[in-house]
Amino acid sequence: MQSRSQVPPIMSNCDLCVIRNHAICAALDAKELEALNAIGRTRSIVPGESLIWEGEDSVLVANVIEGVLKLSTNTEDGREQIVGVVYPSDFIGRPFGGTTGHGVTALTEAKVCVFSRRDFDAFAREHPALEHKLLERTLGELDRTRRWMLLLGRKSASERLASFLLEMAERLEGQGCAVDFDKPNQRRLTLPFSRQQIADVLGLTIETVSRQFTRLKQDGVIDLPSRRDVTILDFAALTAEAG
Amino acid sequence: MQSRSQVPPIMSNCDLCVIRNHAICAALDAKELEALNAIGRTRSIVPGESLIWEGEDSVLVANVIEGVLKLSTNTEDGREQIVGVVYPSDFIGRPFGGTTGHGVTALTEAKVCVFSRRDFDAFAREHPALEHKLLERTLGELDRTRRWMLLLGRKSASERLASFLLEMAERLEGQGCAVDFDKPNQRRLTLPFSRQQIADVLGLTIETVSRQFTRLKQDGVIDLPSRRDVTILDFAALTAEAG
DNA sequence: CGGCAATTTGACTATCCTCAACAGGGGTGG
DNA sequence: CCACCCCTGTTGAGGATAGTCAAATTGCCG
Repeated sequence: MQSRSQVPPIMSNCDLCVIRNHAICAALDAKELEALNAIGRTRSIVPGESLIWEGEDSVLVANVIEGVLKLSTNTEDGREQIVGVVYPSDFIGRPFGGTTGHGVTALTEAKVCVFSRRDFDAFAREHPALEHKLLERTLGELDRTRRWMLLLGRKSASERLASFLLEMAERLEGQGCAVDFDKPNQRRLTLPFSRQQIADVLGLTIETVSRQFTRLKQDGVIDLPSRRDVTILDFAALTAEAG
Repeated sequence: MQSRSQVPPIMSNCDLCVIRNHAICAALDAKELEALNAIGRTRSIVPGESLIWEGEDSVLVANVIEGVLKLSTNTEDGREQIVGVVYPSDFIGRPFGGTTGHGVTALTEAKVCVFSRRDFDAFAREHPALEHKLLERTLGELDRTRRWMLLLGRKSASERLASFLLEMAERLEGQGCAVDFDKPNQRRLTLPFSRQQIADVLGLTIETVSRQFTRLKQDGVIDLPSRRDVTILDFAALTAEAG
């Protein structure tokens, strides 16, 4: 099912990097990129492994090369809320001081390009084009986050799950997402989330999420080939459900 | 020493601006500031008046000089969620393209320094120090927004109101907020929100907000001298309630 | 003093949560 | 290779929290 892309033996060269032209690095020319590369290193993460912990001083930042990671916060008594999800070419971490307000944990196998925050800060301040890219990315992330607040504050469980599936379909475009050419209006997604994690994204319980899944399936809006897979059968209906 | 005769008497001069050293303008020297001033103008807004509408192309950006404004989105069927609140020296609007995902509406009498987005974009790209300030501000806003997601996704009504009041106490520090020297552990706030607006911030209904207010009052945690005023009597209890 | 809008209060309901039992399926060891 | 087990997810019953609808009250402003 999965196409196994050939990974170069060592990823020290940004020219070979698949996100070279999509991440903030796109702001840099070859020479600058070399300098950035000198202060960074790639790192692999397994599902469930954390890169950054909530509340710690911001010590590192990173670019996502491969995989999906969650940003999450917890209340003192253990309730969790996922406050963001990052995909390849997204930026992770809190540059320019302060503490990280949320943990960063891999949902899938992931590969990231990490930098010491201090090094990155210094580099960024010398390269306005990089800071500009970072600003654009941050503004976009803020937009997305605010849209999510409407979901958390005002939408019902069914609207939340429908919205979630639509966003997944959009975000996974060209990745785990497959279009079946026989049925062009359908789309099959492999979710990088467990049911519990979906609940933590949507501000619901796992049981409520599960019930909404089965309801959507019974209504013929989606199909559930396996635990992690969803086939969207009726996009229009799903969009209507999203509120 | 210097002849002041050439300085225009009108308020076109940023030197007189109260937020001069707090807003992103702080990144600029006198000459740059003059250039920025040339493309901006101040504008007064009355409560309820909108500066930006949800979904429109981003045509203007602004700095808040005075007052409080809300950022809000609505579902198609009219439910509202306030996704942000801005105070003096905060930045408003969506630079660098795209559409505004949320409306911007004054909660109090307000004064803002507005710029055409195109002019501002061009100016910003020529002044990396300004973009850096804007980046820091945007990162901070993203942190704050994500913290709010935990509240919307995982907290109960009483926890939400308690968290809200604590954030208000912090944000209104030195403004409408007064410390009574007889009772140093108390603090009186004049909220810039109606009950409905508080409900729209917290993702609750006006009735639920009202009930939580009266409960906190009955428990002796707060007092409600008038509709818009809150006196926090027991900070520790309120913090405990905030979860 | 009256009118009006905002807020509070009350009664009832719905949605979602909690607790609990059950099912399924993927991996492991016999 | 198959049986078993454990983890994840599903289903069910009952309860609690917050929402809805309606009425009463407050306080602000002319």
